[in-house]
Amino acid sequence: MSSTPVTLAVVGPTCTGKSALALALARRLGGELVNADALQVYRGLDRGTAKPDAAARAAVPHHLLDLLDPREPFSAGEFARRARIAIADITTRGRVPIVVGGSGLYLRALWRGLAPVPPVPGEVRAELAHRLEVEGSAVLHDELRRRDPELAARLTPADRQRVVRGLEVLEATGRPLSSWQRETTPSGPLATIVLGLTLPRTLLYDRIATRAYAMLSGGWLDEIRQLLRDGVPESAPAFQAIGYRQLLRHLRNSCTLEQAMDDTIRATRRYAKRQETWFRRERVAAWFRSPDLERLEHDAIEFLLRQGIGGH
RNA sequence: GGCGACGUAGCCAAGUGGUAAGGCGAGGGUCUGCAAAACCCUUAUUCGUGGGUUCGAUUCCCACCGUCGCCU
Repeated sequence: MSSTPVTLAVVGPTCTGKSALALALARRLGGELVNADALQVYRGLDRGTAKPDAAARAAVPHHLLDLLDPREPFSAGEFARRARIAIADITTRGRVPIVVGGSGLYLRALWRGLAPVPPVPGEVRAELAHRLEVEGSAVLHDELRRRDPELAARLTPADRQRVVRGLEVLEATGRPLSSWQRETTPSGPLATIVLGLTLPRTLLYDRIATRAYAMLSGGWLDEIRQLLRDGVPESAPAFQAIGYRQLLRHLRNSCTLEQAMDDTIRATRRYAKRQETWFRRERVAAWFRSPDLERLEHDAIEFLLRQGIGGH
């Protein structure tokens, strides 16, 4: 075994087999998994998020799953905070932390840190949400151009989410976000070996479609009905998850099931493509592309041995 | 066989005698606390084919091919 504690990470687009590989590696190396998926942190969202099942969770400890009620908001910063704690804890116990997930910003927040902006009060956010609605993002962008020209220059007026965030920070802290960003410090030199998973685009798209229907026959709709019955409003943060949004429309009778599934599959493909773009520039130690778990595991282990990890 | 309509990008589709909207899909990219989010860019040297008229045709005319509909 290597003497310095390492952290592993398995990243890549959705539906490439990250969870399965991470589980296999954890068993092999005495590791524990740390979820880095923005939606798997929600309780009750299982089917559609491809959350590891009971068997997997019994076999290996999984951290950062089922943290929140679907109504609660979550964020990259909150994720990074919790992930750091989980990783430290796992390392302390002499085990190997394996971060698994495809939420790029979360991973970046964990590794490179975020601007140390204090939390923006709810009233400020509500105020700006309202202004966005009545004034439109172009007007807000104009204001941002005056108050934080550096940030405004990087954003399109149409990019309401970021324009609003820029103004929120200004309102809440009196300082431009671009200025806060200069104070970003990496969250500590955790030696992380990042394994990237990917698949040929056409194969990936096939798998996405197949999985979507498997989720459906696995009781996806019932799960959503249950959430609604539990009082989760359609506007809940968790319900912006791909598939949930579309299926909710169907349950509301706004479209056929087939239409909802088509939309879901298309949205997932787009998501996978965006992830591909994101991870392409993330410093990944090695890429593995195989639809076969055995093969992935074999290749990954071999690679890690060459890195001096997990050898005997 | 006759009559009529239509034939524009991978798909749907608008259009004008002066040199091709838009949507979908696809591809590429951006990303500092909603990220499974929010955005940006690209995607027909060419309008079924061949002629003709015209300074100029995708647009008008003729023929042919194809599709659809109606009739026989």
